[in-house]
Amino acid sequence: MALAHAILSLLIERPRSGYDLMKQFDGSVGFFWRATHQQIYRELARLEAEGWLTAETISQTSKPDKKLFRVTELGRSHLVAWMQTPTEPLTMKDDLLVKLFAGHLVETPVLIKELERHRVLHQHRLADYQTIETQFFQQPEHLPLEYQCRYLTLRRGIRYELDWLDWCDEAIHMLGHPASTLHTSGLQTTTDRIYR
Amino acid sequence: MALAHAILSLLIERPRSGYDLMKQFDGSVGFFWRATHQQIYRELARLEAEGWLTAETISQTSKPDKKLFRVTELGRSHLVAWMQTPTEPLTMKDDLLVKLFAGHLVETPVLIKELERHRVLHQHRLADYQTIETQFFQQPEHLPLEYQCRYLTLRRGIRYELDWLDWCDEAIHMLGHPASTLHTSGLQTTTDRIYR
DNA sequence: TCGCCCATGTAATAAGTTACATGATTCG
DNA sequence: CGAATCATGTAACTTATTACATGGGCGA
Repeated sequence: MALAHAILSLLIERPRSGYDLMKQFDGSVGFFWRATHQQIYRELARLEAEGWLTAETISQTSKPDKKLFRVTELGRSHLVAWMQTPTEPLTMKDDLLVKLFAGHLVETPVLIKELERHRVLHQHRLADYQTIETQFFQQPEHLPLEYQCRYLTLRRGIRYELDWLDWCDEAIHMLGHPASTLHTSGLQTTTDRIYR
Repeated sequence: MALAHAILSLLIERPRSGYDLMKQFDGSVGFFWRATHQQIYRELARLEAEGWLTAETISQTSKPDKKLFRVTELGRSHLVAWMQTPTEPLTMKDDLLVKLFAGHLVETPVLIKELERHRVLHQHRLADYQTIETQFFQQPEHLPLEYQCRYLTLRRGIRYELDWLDWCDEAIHMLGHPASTLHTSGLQTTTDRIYR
């Protein structure tokens, strides 16, 4: 239940409403965790019921009421305990690679077009992250630990997008320059079955 | 339902049993899709019921019987149709980055130890993928399209692991060399609230 | 006035995880 | 003799997605 922990780590920073959390997941922490508002409200209700959070209703003029959530001592200790136990890297799932895997079933331009579309998406995300980097983290070595940690998560996002961009270029280039038919025979049998 | 499509693309290559599929997801295609055997058997039953697959029971001596699955024309056309529609990049989720985000709540060595553990995991995966690369793909430009596509998925895996390794090094280095307290004041207020 | 922002939820379905369950063969 | 491989599944539970639902304020 790592969504719970992602929520806790945002709420420990500052009390927020479900709506605030939603925007965070959709924005600045979106490169390492995502959640829809439905998930968030359900999880908040659960965490409150378990006593990991407390809620306070705030009346607002010219805006709907909102519920501000705070992490309790119990919630905090659960988060810290989780942080001290090892966890495994995520099992990744990527539609685009599934499509490529069976890529010979469609026309090559279809693949290239989709690769280019993804390239643009990654480019936009990268630009967003780099804006944050230059705005808030000019001298990351001189920041206190708390912000160095934040910076490192941002760095992960930046690297991730850069890496996708490079790979998209590599793929578009390879598919755009059809194979010469020189050496197709010998290798065909060696890769005839899938490698293990 | 992209698990269905991942299964279809493996079965189009060659008829396989649920057990075969399980090994593939656990091995060579594991860097872009994963599934447990329970998921696979359930999905196979569903796809068979929908007429996207046909099953043939194979009796074996000194081994349990197995069911070989083949993709039907209907299944193939569904896969191709899916491949021609755009899909979005995965919404990533990473425990390690959640831990880092709230990293100031635990002792720095706890973070470094976990980073080093992940570093080793990524290093092993990278080694596996690179073995495949040198064994099967010495001259990828000269392969027919089908194997170029496979190669590109492998390249994605290699890049991904390399990128993680580099980032782990960056993070371990930063956390291992505590901040000098020179410029902590001014920046603290600018990053006081989370960036958007 | 049309659509977006704020703000919260329920309900149904799909997908993924964990636990339980069996049983022969083969290799060290 | 014990562990791993081959081979298949069911059941219960947790997570995630999609659709449905409401309603005022505010700016173009």
